[in-house]
Amino acid sequence: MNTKERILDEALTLFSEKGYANVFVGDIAERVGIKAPSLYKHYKNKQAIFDAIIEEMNSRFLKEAESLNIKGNDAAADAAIYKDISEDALVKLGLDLFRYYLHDDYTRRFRKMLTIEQFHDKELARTYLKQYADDPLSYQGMLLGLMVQQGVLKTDDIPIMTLHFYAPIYFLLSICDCEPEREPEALKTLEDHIRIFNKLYGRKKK
Amino acid sequence: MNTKERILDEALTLFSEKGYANVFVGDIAERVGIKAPSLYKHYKNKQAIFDAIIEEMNSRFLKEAESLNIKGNDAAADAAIYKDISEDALVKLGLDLFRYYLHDDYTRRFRKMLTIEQFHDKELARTYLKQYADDPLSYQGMLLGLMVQQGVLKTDDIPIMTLHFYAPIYFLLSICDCEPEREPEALKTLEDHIRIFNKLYGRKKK
DNA sequence: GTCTATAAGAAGATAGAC
DNA sequence: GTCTATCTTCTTATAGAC
Repeated sequence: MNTKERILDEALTLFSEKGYANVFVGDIAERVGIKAPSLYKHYKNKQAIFDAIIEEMNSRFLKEAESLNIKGNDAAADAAIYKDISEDALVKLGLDLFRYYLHDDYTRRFRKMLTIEQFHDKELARTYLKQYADDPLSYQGMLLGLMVQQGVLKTDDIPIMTLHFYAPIYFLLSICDCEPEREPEALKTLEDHIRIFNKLYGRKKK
Repeated sequence: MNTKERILDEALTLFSEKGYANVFVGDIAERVGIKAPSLYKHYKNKQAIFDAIIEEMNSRFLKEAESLNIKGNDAAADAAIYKDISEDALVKLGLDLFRYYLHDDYTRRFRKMLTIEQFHDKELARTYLKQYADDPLSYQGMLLGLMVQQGVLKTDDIPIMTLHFYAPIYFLLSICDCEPEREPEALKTLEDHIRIFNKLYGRKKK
């Protein structure tokens, strides 16, 4: 990683912990191992660093979305995969996703930064909601929709079923971002959530 | 409202919109209609204003919790109330609560301020989670637990049922704080959520 | 309690040597 | 590209008159 990239990386770390206004250019420089004025050879000013982080993130999210769409289309193509999905497989899917969101360094830092800065302007608010509300609902809605088609789950209202699946994940993620030591408890709760979700929406057994 | 109180009020408004670090003592003073130095006759410094807001809020929350406990005990005493609770009544209960959280000025501003400042220190993190995660789960868990006792709802796992009831409310609140223009959509979703929740957990009809 | 004037210091950014 | 020195601006906070 070159200096320009390391500046973004350290800035993201600091912004996600303290928020933009509480991070000083000197703090970022220090963590990179240079002096503040050197940093201006790489970025025009402090705001440009923030903007570059947002841009970098948009491009990552776009790539991710494309890859999910491909997976989604593949999944639709041979939806049979979802026909025999077991409760344990569903739980594993949920836990893996949750752990990824929580532990992937870039994802976690960016989510915390957006949480802090979401009220700063309209565009950040839109980005926050797209990333943590609308897109997850739409993607998971598609997956759950496939399971309904395959008769694994049963509902008249896929959007609400998706909300019932995702909102607890969002809620538990908020808790763990705030107090990371509560992760074990959250993982247990998440597992229980998914098992009961599966029972509530699962094909009737008798 | 005297000057000292108006300072707190305007400071809370600004903190909830921009975060502590982006609000200047002069901004607060201007909105109160005085000059910055006059403000120091009322509070020792900027941090003291923030601390006073937190203290004021703690005392309000305490009062609220006591009143809810009394209601809770009353409710337990003549739990029969919950025996005949209809779906429409449950929906009204949820919507009213949601609208209160969203429109009560003090509640809304304080929640947004805590959302922005939650990562600033451990104590704020604890306050945030207590107020928006642990306490609502515990209070609503008690109410829903009564309904289970009365046979209105049915479950083996009250904590998860409570999570299923509350997490969507938390999620929709996050959306509306971020983009208030989405409130009508959120209210519609909330109503659907509660109706389906009621069906999923409701006493079987056949 | 409010004001004007001002001190004290912090933080962003630039100049110019190496 | 990095540094030291420095400028400028902004912000908190105080002093002292009214």
